[in-house]
Amino acid sequence: MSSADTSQAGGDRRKRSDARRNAQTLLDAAAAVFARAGVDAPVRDIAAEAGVGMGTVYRHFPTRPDLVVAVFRHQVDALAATPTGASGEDAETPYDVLRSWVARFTDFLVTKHGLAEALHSDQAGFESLHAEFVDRLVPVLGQLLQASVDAGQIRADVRPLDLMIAIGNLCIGAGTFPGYRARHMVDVLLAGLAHGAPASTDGDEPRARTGS
Amino acid sequence: MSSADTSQAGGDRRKRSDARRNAQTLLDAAAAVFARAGVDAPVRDIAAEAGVGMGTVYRHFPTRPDLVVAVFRHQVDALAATPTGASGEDAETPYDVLRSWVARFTDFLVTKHGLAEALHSDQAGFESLHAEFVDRLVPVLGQLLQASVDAGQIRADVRPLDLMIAIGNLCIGAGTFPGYRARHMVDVLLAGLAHGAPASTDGDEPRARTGS
Amino acid sequence: MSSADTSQAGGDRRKRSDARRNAQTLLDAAAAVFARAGVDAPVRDIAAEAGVGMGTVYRHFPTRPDLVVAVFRHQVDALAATPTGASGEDAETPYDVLRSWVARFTDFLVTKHGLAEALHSDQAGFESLHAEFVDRLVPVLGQLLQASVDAGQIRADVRPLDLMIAIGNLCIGAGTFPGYRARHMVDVLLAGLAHGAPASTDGDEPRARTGS
Amino acid sequence: MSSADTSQAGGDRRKRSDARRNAQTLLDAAAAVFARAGVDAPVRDIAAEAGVGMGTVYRHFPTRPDLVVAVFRHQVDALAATPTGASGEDAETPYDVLRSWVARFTDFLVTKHGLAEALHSDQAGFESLHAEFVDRLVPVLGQLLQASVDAGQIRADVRPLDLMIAIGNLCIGAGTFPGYRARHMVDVLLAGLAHGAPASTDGDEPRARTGS
DNA sequence: TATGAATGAGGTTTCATTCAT
DNA sequence: TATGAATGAAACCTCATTCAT
Repeated sequence: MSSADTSQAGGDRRKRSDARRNAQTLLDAAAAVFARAGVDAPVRDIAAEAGVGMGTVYRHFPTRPDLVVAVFRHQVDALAATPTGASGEDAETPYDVLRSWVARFTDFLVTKHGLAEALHSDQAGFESLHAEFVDRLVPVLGQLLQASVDAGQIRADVRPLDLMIAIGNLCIGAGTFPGYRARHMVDVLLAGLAHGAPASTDGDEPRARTGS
Repeated sequence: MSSADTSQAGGDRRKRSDARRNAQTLLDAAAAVFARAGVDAPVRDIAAEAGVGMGTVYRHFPTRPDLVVAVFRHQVDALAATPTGASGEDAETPYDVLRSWVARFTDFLVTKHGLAEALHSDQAGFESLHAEFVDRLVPVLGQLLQASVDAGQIRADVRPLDLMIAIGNLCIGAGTFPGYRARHMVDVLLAGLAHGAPASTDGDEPRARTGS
Repeated sequence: MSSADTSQAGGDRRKRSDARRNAQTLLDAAAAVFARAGVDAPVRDIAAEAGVGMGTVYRHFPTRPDLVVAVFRHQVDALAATPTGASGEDAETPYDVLRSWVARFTDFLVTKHGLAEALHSDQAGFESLHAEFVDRLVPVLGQLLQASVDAGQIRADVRPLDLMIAIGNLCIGAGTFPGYRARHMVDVLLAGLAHGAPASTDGDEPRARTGS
Repeated sequence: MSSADTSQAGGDRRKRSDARRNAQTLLDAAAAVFARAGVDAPVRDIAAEAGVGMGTVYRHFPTRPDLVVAVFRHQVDALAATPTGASGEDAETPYDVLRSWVARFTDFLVTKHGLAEALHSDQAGFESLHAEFVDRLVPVLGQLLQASVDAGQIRADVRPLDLMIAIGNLCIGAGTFPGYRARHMVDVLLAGLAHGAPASTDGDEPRARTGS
């Protein structure tokens, strides 16, 4: 059947969409397996999860880093795509927006078990994964931070990269350690950000401060 | 027969010191290699680092978990040994003591690259490593936290285990990511702890407030 | 989707014959190596003998016992498949049939050097090899023995298991010890069986001849 | 103490006796371990069994074959030392003497589990063990056989080497296979020997033949 | 001389990756 | 194009053997 398709001009296009669907299937499968067994999981497992042969994995992602980066780029895209002040609610303070974005970032990391851990793999090719995160998300986070700083709602001595890594780190083990409450600790961290905010002169509620 | 006796008992005593030195060399080497290449580093590398044969590693630490646990127990011992309020300086508030202990914990983790990461290995046998940390350090941290809570210096909704894991996590990548300032983020986290202390109504210095 | 279906099912069928041939090659190679170097021969040697990589051995036979059992099961099948009184010559006495089967069993063991030895390996997994022989061949031998006993041609105090092991044992070293004539000794053993046959009075006393 | 001894002439002799006792201890230990775990048993186990260091094993038996041969030579000595017609009871026929010697041989092999198996090891150095058995025992067995043949009590077509190996083989697994009765099968083999004795002219009871 | 710690070769097994089908 | 069998490098671990004490 495949050969018949190939003989036609249109077959090519039909194949393409098939292949694309297949790539997506692979990304999902890889994400699932990475979450379950870490980024070093046997390729065979990923192929099995996707219900394809190992050769297919290699066809779509020639090297393992290619696959890994693809898996996470896919997910980073979703986060970076988010317009900074997305919701557009003007009642929100910059700090609120920051908190909201961080919450979504945290949810993301906590949900995709293994993702946070993966960011620290020193396997070959993971620099690119890293670059991905840094290049895409740090700017977003940078804007959010700056806005809050400008509003006098948070301290100014925390750099976007620091915060991004810190949040990522706090999410490690969220699904592994029974008692560990990653989200709660991220909250505490954000509270620490707010605390010591230059302008919290007259009151201590660091996260409130509506009037800029 | 007398000669036999001598050799049996004497041999025991004669060799011990050498063997012990060797075990220590191995622990150091393993710590270094774990830091450099993670806890899954080839045993061969550890042996090479220590300048001994692989067999020697196995003689001293029959299974890999044995070695790993030994490496970290050694280091945990040092931390747990610290008397809670050790320094005895009565000018310090509970929060000061907490900060000081956390700083030392942080220094420790940051210094021993790889240690923090190791705490998250899901390799067989690492449960014991975990238990080690939890069993030994969580109680210490628990006391420090409670004292600060009792002094009204920090919020009461953070559990010792949460904090320990969070600190450990924040230290991950300290030596790997060029720009990441782990110690700084731990500071922020502690600030977040202090912030929201029940009733720091009239001033923001979180560590003062004696009266509740 | 249709293409996916095809690849899934069709791939299965296309490769089978190759894989099967390979498995057979492995069995032969393993038999040869076991014969030459015993059942503990390095897997590497077996792979080399078969002209395949080591991984291939493990693909087909995940554990060593799997391979060993397969090698010998293959051979046992041939023996057990033999209909007891197969040849169907009705001129044969039960003892003749017994002798004939034993001769074939002996030939088999003697030919496949190392097989007899293998039956005594105490390596893990060889219980199954054992069971294989016992379960498959002892019943056959039991029938042959009983028939001869019933015909009064052999003594009744030898159990099938005894005989099977004894024959197997006598074949050990057949290919190793220059001067040892295993077949001859099996003959002597069978003569011993016949000897002392109660009272094959009227006929074909194989070699008993009670009344001189 | 040892150095003091060495300085004297007599010390040498005292040492010698110690060493000899030690060697004997080693032989016993090795025999026990070989029986328990086969001739490939770890040297360490033998040293442990003997209660000495591994170095001591190597001092007395520089190579493994040296030890193995020594262990069994020791035991072969006992068998070969037996005067052929030892007991000198004149009521016994040559066949009786043969049977009696074989029984002792069998007992020996059956008792020392692993010995029979060891004779078939193809490990380096075991040729010597073999030579040992062949050189020492085959002549003895040859005499016994010849006497029985001369007396017309057994067939003449079984060579001493054949018989020795056959008996040895029949003893394999005596301690391993639950149901296997090695002694019984040796009996059957001997019966086979007697049966068909060419010269059993006037009586067929092969073991009777009183008048030599 | 006896000890047992150290060595390191060698066997086992697992996967990443290639490639015939 | 997809498959999964085959490959072989690399890690593990176990002793036989050496040698400092």
